[in-house]
This record gives sequence, C-alpha cells and structure tokens, in this order.
Amino acid sequence: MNKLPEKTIGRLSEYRRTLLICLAKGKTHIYSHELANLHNYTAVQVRRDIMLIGYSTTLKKGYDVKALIDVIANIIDTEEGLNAAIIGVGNLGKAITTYLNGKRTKLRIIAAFDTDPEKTNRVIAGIKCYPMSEINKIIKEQDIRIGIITVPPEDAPSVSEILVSSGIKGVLNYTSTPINVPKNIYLEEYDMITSIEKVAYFVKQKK
Amino acid sequence: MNKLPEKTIGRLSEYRRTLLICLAKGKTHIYSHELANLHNYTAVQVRRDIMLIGYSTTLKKGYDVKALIDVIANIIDTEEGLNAAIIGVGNLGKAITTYLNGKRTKLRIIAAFDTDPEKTNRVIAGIKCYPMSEINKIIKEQDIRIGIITVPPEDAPSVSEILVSSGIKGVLNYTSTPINVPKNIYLEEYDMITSIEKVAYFVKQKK
DNA sequence: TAGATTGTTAATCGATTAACAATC
DNA sequence: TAGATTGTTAATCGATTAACAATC
Repeated sequence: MNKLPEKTIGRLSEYRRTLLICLAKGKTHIYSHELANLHNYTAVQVRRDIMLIGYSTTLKKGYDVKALIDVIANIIDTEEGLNAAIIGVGNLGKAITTYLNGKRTKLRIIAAFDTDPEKTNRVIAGIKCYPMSEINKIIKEQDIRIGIITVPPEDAPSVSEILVSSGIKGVLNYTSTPINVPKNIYLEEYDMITSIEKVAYFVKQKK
Repeated sequence: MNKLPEKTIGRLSEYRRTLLICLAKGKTHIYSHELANLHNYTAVQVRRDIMLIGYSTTLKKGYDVKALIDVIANIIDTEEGLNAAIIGVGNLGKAITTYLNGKRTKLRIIAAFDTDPEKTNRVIAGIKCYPMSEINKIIKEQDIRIGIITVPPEDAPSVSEILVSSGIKGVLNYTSTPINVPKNIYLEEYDMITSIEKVAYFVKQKK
C-alpha cells in the first residue's frame, strides 16, 4: 500500500472508529452512504477512500464491517503497536493520556516528562512521570517512537530538539509555537486558538 | 473583506500570534520569508495570504508588524468580542478554558456546563459551572455564540442538538463522535485519536 | 426487470507554487 | 546600479465530485 493521501488516512481513522461502534451494535454490513452520513462526507468520497486501500465487496449489500475494520487496521497499525511519550503534564497532557490510553488501540503512551519536581517520579494519569533530563535515556530504553508536546509554548522548540536528537520518528505539537523538524520525521501541529479563531471569523461573517 | 479561504484564516491566526511575539521583542518590521520560516510555510504563501487581506507595504523592508497585527485583528475579531461556553468539564475542558482565558484575546469562555453535581454550581478553572439543564437559558442570557464540546463521545450528539436549539452560531467538537449541524452554523471538529493515528501511519511507512 | 449500489475514470474545484514585473 | 523584496498572474498540484458502466 504505497503513499495514501494524508487526508485519506485521517478519514480511514475516523471510519474505523465508527465501524467499531457499528460492530458493537451488531451491524454486520454498511453502505457507503451510511458511513458517509455518519461523518458528513459524501458516499463517493467514502467509496474512493475504500477503493484506494484496495478493499472491495462482491455483495451489493454494503461493506463487511468486520473485514473493513481489519483492512484499515492493517494500514494504520503495526502488529507490535507503537510507543508514545507525552512531554508536559498539565491539563492537556493529562487529558490526552487519559483519553488515548482509555481506548484499546495499538498506540500506548508509556512515559510522561515534566520539569516540575512535584510531578516527576510519580505516576500520573496512569503512567510514570520522569524528569525532563531523562528524555533521551527513556526514549531509547523503551523504544518510544512518537512524542506529544504539551509544554508551555516557549519550551516547545527546545523539547522538539531533544526529541529529535533522541531518535523520535513522529512528533505531535500541541503548543502554539510552530516547530521545525528534519524532513524524515513526521510532524503534526494543532493549536486550539487557531481553531477557535476560525470559528469566530465565520461566526462574524454570518452576522 | 469577502470570503477568505478557510486555510488562509487559519494561517492568519497563526501569523498574528507570531507577530505579537515579534512585537513584544521589539521587532518593528518582518520580511515575508522571515514570517514564513517561523511557520514552515513559503514566503509566497505568506505574501499571497497578506495580499488577500488587502494589506500591502510601500517599504521593501518587510511588513510593519504592528499594522499587520491590526489588519488581521480587524478580520478575525469583532469589536465587542465573542462569548463562548465549554460543555464538559473534564481534563480537556479545563485545559481549553485555562489556555484560552489565559491569552488576551477577543474570545472569552464565560460559562461551563456539566452533568456531574460535584462540578456544577462551582467555579472551575476560573469560570462558573452550570448544570446541563440550564444551557438554553444561560446561552441566551449571556449572549454566548460559540459552544465547545468536550463531553464523553456518546453525549456529543445530544449536546450538539441543545446548542443548536439554543441559538449557538459556531460549534467546536472535540469528541470522537462526528456531529451534524444546520448549514448556517459553523462547525469545526477535531479528534486527537485521528491525529495520532496519522502520525502512527507515517512513522510506520518510514521504517 | 427496475432500482440500488459499487468501483472507477474524467472533470472540476481549490489551494499552492512558479514565474516574473515592479520597486526600493 | 545590483540585489533583494513585494505583489500578482498563470501554471501546477492535489483533492473532491460528477458521471457512468457494471453488477446484484
């Protein structure tokens, strides 16, 4: 499966979550238009995404929910799972950890880091919190591939550097400071202020 | 200023934050390529965005930081500011409230809602937390235009319905359940699981 | 069969980038 | 002036959608 568009990957992840819920409800098959409606996408969009991953159904009774889940899992997940660490144990760090580790996914947050001595060397939100100085060591020892940055904005660049030099492969930056990473490292940035300001702009337009 | 692309609005919001930091550092002018580098965009992208908002500089010494901030503010902000409410006072709800109200923006989260009687009728993260049953009343009384949903995923659809019927104009959905709103209401959805799974996919590809 | 559905190509739409004239 | 920078159009790239043949 070579080079699926980033947008498609995002939607596949969303489809899977919906499909798992359908499965839990005992639904065995789902039409492209059903899946589309659940996500406010079009049926064509859904069919095209599914085409791209090489799955198809012989029946005209929709896609096999279980089979589709498996195909998506094959694309997104690795068999052994993937370890992640969270850097910055504030409200957001705790929210993400609790949320992600609550789901049964192939992704696990297995370590947290913070500078605050009140927080380090304790178990918070179910995972061990280490002092910042140990990032490099722990990442290597515990084979952590993904780093999630939830520190105050001014610390983002330095944290990002440490992560990169520790050999991390993917970075999720939740601070408002944009960061730079080498091309071979995958970076995703998200800032809430931007989202909220976008909403504000469109609300303003509508008046 | 009619109908700027959504992507441009997002970037303008990001530029502004960077520009404010530049201003605080005493920087009065900034080149398109400087602003671009700070965000991993291209200089053309920056110039084009700025062109679209109708700002231009006579100098060849870069954009006037202060002037550009004002132009962006004119586009995104409303003079009186905009009130928002957060629905669901868990870790994520608290994180967003603290983060947003910490910044000096024209957006204020002025009310929180939760079903948990332990939380209601108290002040949490600096704002009053009301029981869910009062959403309609408070939204109208306090002229709240934006609703931010951070409840458990299964409650998202019902919360969204209440918000819509209370006359909200913009919704930010941070749960993993996609929701539907009428066309005249602006909706932005963000789910962390999807982001992290995207990172996971690309990390996997790179192996 | 008629109607509904899928899979896929081609057309369209939107966003980014290349190219370049104008200007300091 | 030469070099750097901006503003803007045109070209390109990528993503979505329209159209439709095939099939149950």
